Amino acid sequence: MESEEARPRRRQARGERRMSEILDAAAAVFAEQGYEKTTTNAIAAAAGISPGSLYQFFRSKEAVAQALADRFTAQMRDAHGEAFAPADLAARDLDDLIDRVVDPLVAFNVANPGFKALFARPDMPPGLATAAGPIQSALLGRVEAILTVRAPRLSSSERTRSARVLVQIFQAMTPVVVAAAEEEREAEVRELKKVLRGYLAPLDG
Amino acid sequence: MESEEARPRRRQARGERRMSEILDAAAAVFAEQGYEKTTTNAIAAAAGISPGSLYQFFRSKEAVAQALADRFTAQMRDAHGEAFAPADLAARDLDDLIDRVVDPLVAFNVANPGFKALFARPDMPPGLATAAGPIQSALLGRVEAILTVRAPRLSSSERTRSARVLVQIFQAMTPVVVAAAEEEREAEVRELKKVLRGYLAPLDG
Amino acid sequence: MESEEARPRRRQARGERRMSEILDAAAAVFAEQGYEKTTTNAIAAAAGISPGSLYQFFRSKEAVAQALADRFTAQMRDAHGEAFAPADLAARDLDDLIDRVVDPLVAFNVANPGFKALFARPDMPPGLATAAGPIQSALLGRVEAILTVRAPRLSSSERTRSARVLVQIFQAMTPVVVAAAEEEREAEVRELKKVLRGYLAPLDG
Amino acid sequence: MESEEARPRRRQARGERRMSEILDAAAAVFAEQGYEKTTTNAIAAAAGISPGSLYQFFRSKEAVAQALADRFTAQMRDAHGEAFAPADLAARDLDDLIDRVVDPLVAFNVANPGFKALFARPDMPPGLATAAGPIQSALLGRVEAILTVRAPRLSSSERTRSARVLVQIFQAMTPVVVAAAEEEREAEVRELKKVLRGYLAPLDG
DNA sequence: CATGAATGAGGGTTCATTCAT
DNA sequence: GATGAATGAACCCTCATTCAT
Repeated sequence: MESEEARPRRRQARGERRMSEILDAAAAVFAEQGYEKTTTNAIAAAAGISPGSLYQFFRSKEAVAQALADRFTAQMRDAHGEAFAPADLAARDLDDLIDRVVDPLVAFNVANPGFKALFARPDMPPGLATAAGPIQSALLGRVEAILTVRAPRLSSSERTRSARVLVQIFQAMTPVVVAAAEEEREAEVRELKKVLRGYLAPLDG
Repeated sequence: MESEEARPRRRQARGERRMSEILDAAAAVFAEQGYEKTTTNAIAAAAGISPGSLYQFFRSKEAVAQALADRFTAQMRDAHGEAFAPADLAARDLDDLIDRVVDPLVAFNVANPGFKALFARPDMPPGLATAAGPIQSALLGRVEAILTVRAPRLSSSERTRSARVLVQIFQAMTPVVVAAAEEEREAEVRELKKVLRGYLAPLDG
Repeated sequence: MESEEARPRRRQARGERRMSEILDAAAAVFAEQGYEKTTTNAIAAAAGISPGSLYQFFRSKEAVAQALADRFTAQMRDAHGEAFAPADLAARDLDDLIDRVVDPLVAFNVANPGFKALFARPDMPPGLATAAGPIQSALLGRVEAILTVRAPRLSSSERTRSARVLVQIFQAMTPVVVAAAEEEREAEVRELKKVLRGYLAPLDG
Repeated sequence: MESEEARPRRRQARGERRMSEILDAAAAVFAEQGYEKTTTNAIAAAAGISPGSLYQFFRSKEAVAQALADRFTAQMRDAHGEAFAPADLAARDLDDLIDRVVDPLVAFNVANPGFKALFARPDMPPGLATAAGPIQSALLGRVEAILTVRAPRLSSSERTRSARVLVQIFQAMTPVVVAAAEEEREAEVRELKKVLRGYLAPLDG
């Protein structure tokens, strides 16, 4: 009786594990080669499966990238969903606030080097640029929320622009942080935070 | 009699013009499609020549990109070689200094949208990352020179790192400036300068 | 005790039912897609089984088509085996004779649209042309038998040829009859019979 | 001076010859293997060119078949465009009329065995069924024109149906004629004409 | 030198068939 | 027996590069 439920579930579980393995492989290959140069055969080989098997899980190369994007999005949301508790926003010291926002994001990017490697690339199919959208807009929204509290004098459009600038800085400097040797990383993060603080300080208060 | 000397010269001249035309076409196509998706046939077609002719001027697709990179480097040097006249460095007001460095660079990037479009792409063959090297290191060197005068307290390694951070900020924000609508561009440049000043001010003096 | 005999038999019976279901599904898919475009997965799906199970009953895709052909042959034999009772041949009016031959064949084809759909296709593997052979030669034999009685003046080779022509006409026009809307079908059958009569009449008697 | 015109023309000429060679090869391979089983590599090999070259002339496999269809259409039109001179229709003896219509069509089909082989196949992409359309409808139109004169008592819809039946008979029997050994062919054609006459005679007059 | 047809390796994808569960 | 994931050869097509004209 339980087997009737368990069997499909085990199958599904195995399938999901395989999908996850494929995405791991894809993340690595995409990160190393870029979207265009990555071949589906290379992904399959990296995942230890045959070319045909890849297509039992993903409709196309683009679908692999899409799924990878979705997984990154979900993982990132999980990683620091509560970091922006609104209560804290007003009271905290600026440096502390920056730490609270930046540190988990940096940690995520360090843990997932494929992330930037995939989305920083403008050679992606147009559909996938959109895939990165949710990630960005979530981040943008949070930064805007912070600015609303910390820099109330900004007009709405100034706030939007400033948020965009902050996110841009972060995204520009992240690859360097990720690529840095273990012992250099903290220093790089410090610089990133300096830049952010330098831009934020005049607006704060 | 003179023709024996003039002909080769004219040929060379015509050849150089052709090469330049090809690079113009290549810049446009690379900018629009990215390195990998750009086909040599597309470049040839955009240049109004046959695929075969392209290979009379360039050994390979990569060589076209390489030459384009070299031309950008040269153009950029020409564009603002004297901007950093060392005499000025100490005396000038920080904002003024930033203007003097940033404005020509922005102007160049706006005038050559293919530039960033080409080098911002991590899908380039490894050899070409190096191609962008000269440009970067020239810029880095100048920024370091500025820091040497304006932030004499920095250690050598701090100076190097700070210069890198400044260049990174600039490169990250340039695409947005270039892509911005005409009437938005100045506002974007202002933000860029704010970021640079925010990071530089604490070091200055 | 009886189970030791009954089980295998039930198994066999179930197996035959499964095979029949698979052939039903195959007939439908072949009819709709043609032999080449039909995938074994599609047949399996249409039969409500897994791809692997299909191969427990049939050695290959071609074997499925082969078995389908065999079943069609048998079904057709069953359908009108007695239609050509030799006693009738001489006495009957020509129109009546044609009705007796054509009507059951048309009925069979209407009831089994996959039949023509499968064998009318020259994209079948060469081995399968032979599969249709028994059907054809049975039909040919009967038509020849009719001609032997009704057109005794024909030489043996003329008789063979004429029989072939008649079968050919029938096979050419059947798809149209099958494809015709319900209310048009009778009119199409009338035309078919006109053609057959027009060819037969001069030979008759 | 003339070279400026001649060069492109010679190029075009060579290109057209190549296209024609490819279509010849395609006709042979399609005829032997059917549309689906025919590989573009096989066509290229049969034409003595590389796979890539095929695609310099045709966008896709389907485009090859399309072009082949178009060429057949044109050739057939050329082959017997004047056969139906309306003046003759009323006066001629029925056998003579049939000869005039059938003979050139048979000759064309014998000369182009790929023709039927390609269009008789229902495994063609839907778009190409249409490609055969012009051929069929031209033929249908002509037969209808004949019937209008020779069988004036038929209603419009009867005329259409009869024309269709006649064309169907012709198309069904042509493959046999084409496939027949040289010395058997005339006998096969005779049978074909007998069938047509047997159907037409009752309508005629 | 210019041309553009020719090349052919390789890419994404499909599908008949097999095999571990 | 049944399942469905796994396989891998083969397909259609692309494109950087070469070569005859």
